[in-house]
Amino acid sequence: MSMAKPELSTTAYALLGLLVFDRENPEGMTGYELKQRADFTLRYYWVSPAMSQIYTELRKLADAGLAETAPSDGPARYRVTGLGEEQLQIWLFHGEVGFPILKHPVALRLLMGRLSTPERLGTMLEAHLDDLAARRADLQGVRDMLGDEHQVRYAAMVADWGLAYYDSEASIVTGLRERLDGMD
Amino acid sequence: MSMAKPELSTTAYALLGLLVFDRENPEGMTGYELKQRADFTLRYYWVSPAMSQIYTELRKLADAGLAETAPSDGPARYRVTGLGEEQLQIWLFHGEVGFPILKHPVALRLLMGRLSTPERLGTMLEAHLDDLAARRADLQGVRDMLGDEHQVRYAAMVADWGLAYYDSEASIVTGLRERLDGMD
DNA sequence: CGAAAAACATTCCTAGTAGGAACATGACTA
DNA sequence: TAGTCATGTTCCTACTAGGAATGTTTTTCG
Repeated sequence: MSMAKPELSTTAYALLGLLVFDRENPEGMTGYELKQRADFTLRYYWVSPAMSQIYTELRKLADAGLAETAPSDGPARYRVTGLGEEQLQIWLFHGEVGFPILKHPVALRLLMGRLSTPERLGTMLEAHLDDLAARRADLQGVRDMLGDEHQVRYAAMVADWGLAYYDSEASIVTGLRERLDGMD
Repeated sequence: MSMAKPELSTTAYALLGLLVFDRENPEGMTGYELKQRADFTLRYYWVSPAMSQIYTELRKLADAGLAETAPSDGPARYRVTGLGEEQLQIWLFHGEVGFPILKHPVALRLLMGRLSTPERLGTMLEAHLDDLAARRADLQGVRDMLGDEHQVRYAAMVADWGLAYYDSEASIVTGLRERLDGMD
């Protein structure tokens, strides 16, 4: 019962949240399974932690009594504890929220290309169009799996936002957007 | 002239882009100044690198011949070279683009709160409303400084997106959104 | 069936990043 | 004229990204 207040990271709470999603399952989840879940959900709102990090965060959660590993001879399966559910709620409502971070390679290029001519910007978007389409397909897979609405919103945002920025250059962008839409 | 192809990072190119923005100024920029620029622009599309990183990236850019430091007795002032401008263009059009990353603390909480009742979600948004408003004010400063349209789009997106997700819970969210809009 | 491949599970490693403290130096200001 | 504030650069530490390495178990399929 050493309450040293180990200052859990946002990633730790995010993983705790994934355990809560799964709390109906008495078996609990292995780090490996958590990684897969994270790749499909957490990734779009926060990050999908490295495998190594998942295991260290799980150990921290267990040390803090927020998760426990069902005693078994096989792989370690973690599940959330009652304390863990409580603490997650406290964190949701009272934990500190930082500034949102967007790292958007295409948007960055749009910014950096500001001094170029509109034509060149159009060319750049062309060059990355396949990437944008690939991302969209990727997210479509998520949509199919989760059947949820928020992923779709995010997909649309990520894929369209860069283009929307150059709406004013309508003649260039409209064609690109049509091509992108045609890929749905 | 050792063309060892040092594989510059995205952050390096982003800084190079900032130097290009400033290329009218024959003085060049110090690392310190770049940090300030980054805080006001790069931050919203990529990251604002740590001061230490800025200086190391500048050294790498100089080593690669993409930037140079005007010989002077005072602080080191970097400016982009002709090669640097070329390379930036090449990177813009042909460099690899990664997956966009969004780390959104409020959105994460919305995701994690999915199992809660709508009322509790409303309470959570309430709790973070001041944060959202503060972010907005922050971005307003950017808008004033750059006089540009894209920052506004981003501000709106970041501030509203989490709320939009719960549009279906209209009775709860509408009030919050009005409060947020009232802060403009 | 038996070998090869794939999935599962965990640990380990390395370069890079965040985030700022520490340390200088001037410069303005009460 | 000491004190704080802006400039400019380096240093340090913990954490993170990203995946390689290493086993084990389960599927696949010739």
